[in-house]
Amino acid sequence: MKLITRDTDYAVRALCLIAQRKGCIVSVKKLALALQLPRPFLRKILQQLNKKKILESFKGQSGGFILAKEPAKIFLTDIMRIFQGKPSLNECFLKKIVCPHTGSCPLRKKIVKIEDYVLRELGTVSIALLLRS
Amino acid sequence: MKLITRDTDYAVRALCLIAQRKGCIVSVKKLALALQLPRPFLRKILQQLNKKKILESFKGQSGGFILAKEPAKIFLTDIMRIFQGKPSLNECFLKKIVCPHTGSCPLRKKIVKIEDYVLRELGTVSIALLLRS
DNA sequence: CATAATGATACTATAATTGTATCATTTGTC
DNA sequence: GACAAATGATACAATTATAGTATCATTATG
Ligand code: FES
Ligand code: FES
Repeated sequence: MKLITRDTDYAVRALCLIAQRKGCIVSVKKLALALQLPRPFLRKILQQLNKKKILESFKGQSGGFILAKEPAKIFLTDIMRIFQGKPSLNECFLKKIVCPHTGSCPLRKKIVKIEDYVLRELGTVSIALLLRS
Repeated sequence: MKLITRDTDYAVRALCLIAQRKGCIVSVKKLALALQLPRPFLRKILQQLNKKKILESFKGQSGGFILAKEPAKIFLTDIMRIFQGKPSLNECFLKKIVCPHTGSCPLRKKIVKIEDYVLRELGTVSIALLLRS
């Protein structure tokens, strides 16, 4: 029952560091060193964040990444969506045979309710919030 | 972000069927047939449920399983715990380097809060409840 | 032009999940 | 008592997801 994968984890940690160097371009090399993470893996992650417009990238010598948004506008759910797909907890697991009443099922309602709650709560956690801790 | 694995899924579905045959001993063969699930896999699952005292088993010809508890006392969280370990969402993923303040961190508080909520909600879903749907 | 960075992408390794196979043991039936 | 049909226990195999590596092309800096 893992809510957050390592992709997301690394991404958040990197984003925090980048946010701390306000405006400075930070290279994967420095980040991997500072966070003690595998460099090629981290690189792949940052590239994905770039594609999704969370980071902005600069090529060439002394290139690297900066945030593409304010830290207060980057939320945990954004990152999770990128690396873990859409955060649906589960489809109804009785749908196949036993249960045909998708509309009125208490389990389904519970799952939906739980999902909403989790997303709402995680949606309040931003990079800026994490930095203030 | 999968909350429920297939183990749990199959287990719940089997438990629902067994519950419907109140008191009757049901064999894996019949269950696998009725639910259209792989028989050896389902068997392993039921054996685990037996070990955990959720099912009672009977050997020999015309053997099989019955519930060891009332359907109203078998909860989703019980099943999840068996197949998915203790349902902890995640440890603090900044703990290694950036963040040493495990006590006062908003992320940590959120995660704990979310975890509590999920468990509380799932803890209200019993086999009996599912049957009434 | 050399160097040091990212972009894109293919590949590999490891771990978790999902499922199978087998042999021993128990019990009802002929 | 022999046989069939069930579970107990356990080892093994296959599949999928996660985690991580490698490589080559491209771009910018000095
Ligand atoms: S169990 Fe099927 S809709 Fe709920
Ligand atoms: S980020 Fe570390 S305790 Fe919260």
